[in-house]
Amino acid sequence: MKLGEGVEAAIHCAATLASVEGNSTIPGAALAESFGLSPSYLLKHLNMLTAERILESVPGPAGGYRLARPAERITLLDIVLAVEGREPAFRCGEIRQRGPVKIDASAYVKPCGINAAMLKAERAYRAALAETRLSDIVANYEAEGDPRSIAVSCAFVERNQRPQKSASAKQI
Amino acid sequence: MKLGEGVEAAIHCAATLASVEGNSTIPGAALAESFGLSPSYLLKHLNMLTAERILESVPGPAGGYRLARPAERITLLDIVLAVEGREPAFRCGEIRQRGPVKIDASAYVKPCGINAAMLKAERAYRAALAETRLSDIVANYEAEGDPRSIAVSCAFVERNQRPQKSASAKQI
DNA sequence: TTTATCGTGGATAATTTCTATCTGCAATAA
DNA sequence: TTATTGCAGATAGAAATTATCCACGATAAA
Repeated sequence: MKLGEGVEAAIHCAATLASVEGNSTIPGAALAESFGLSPSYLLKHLNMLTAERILESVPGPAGGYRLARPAERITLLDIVLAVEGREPAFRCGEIRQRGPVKIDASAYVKPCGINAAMLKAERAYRAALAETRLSDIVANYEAEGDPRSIAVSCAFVERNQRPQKSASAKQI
Repeated sequence: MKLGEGVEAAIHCAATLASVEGNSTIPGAALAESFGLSPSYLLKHLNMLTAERILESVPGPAGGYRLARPAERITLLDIVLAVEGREPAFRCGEIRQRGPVKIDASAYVKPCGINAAMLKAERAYRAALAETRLSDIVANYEAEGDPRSIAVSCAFVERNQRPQKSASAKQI
C-alpha cells in the first residue's frame, strides 16, 4: 500500500492557494519552485486537480491557479482521489475462479467476502480523509506552525499572487 | 494508492488453511495451483506470512503450511501488514523545506499537519482491517457462499491436507 | 541409507507503475 | 504582435512489483 508522492505536493499547493486573496492566482512555476519540485511534473498533478474542479486555471500571462471553491468545501479526500484516481486500493482479481477446477460462473455471483472486508476498510479510510477540510489544514498551520515558516509562506503568496480582472476561468 | 495483488492471494491462502483439520498442512504448490498462481511467487508471500508468525511451515516430503494460531486470532490487518509491510501509505517528504528560501531547521520541528491528517486516516483504515478476523471471513463464506464453490474448496482441502505427527514446526 | 518431496533463500529477468522532461499548441494580457 | 502562461501528448528514465529459476537444507518414506 503506497501513495504517490504527488499527493503531498498537491495538498501543499492547495493549502498555499487557500491563502491567496480574492480571485487572484499563482503560476504553477512559482508553486513548483517554492517546493523544490520540477515544474513539468507538478503541472501534471495540478491539471488533475483542475480536471476534478478542485482548482481553476487562468491562461495567459498573469494567469495561474486558484481554488475552484472555498477551502471549507475542499477535503483531503477530494485531493487524494483527484491525484490517485478513484479506484479502490484493493482490487479483487477473483482468484477463486482461476484454479484448475472449473465450475459454472454463476457460483461466483456473490461478491467475495474478502473483497467486501477490504472495501469496508477503504471506506473508513476515505471517510477519515473526507472529515479533514483544506481550511482545517490551513487554520492548524496558522495557529501552530512556526512563525518563521509562516512568514516565508506569507511572503511567497504576497510575491506571487496575481489579481484577476473577472471571475472568468476555464470552463470545461 | 494501490495494494499489491499478493494481498489477495495471501488472504485466500490463509482462509484455505483455516479449514484444515488439527495440525495438518497443505503444500504451497497445491495452494498455488488451486488459485492458478505461479508457485514460485506465491511462496514468497507465504514466506512473509511465515516470517510474521501468521503461518507455520513444515519441511520435508509430507510438509507444507498451516496457520500458526487459531483463525480467531488472525486479522486481515495482520495479513496485509505482513505482505505489504508496516510503513504507512503516506510518507511526508517535508517538501515544505525544499524550496529556495532556507530557514533554520528548527522551524520545522513540529510535525506537518498534512502528515498528521493522512496518518489519522490510515489509522482508521488499519483499525477497520483489524476488526475483521480470518474466522469471520471463513464463517461468512461457509454461510453465504455458493454450495458448488464450497464443495470445490472442501474437496481441495480434503485432497491436499496432510496430517503431521507432532506439533513441531519451524522455530525461528 | 537412499530417495523423493518440500520449504528457503538468493539471483535474476520481465513487467508495470511512477517520476520526470521535453515539445508544440492554445489562450490572453500588455 | 509579443511574451507569458496553462494544456496535452510523446517519450524516456527510475523504481517498484511481479515472476521465474536454481542450489541448498530438512525430512519422511521406501
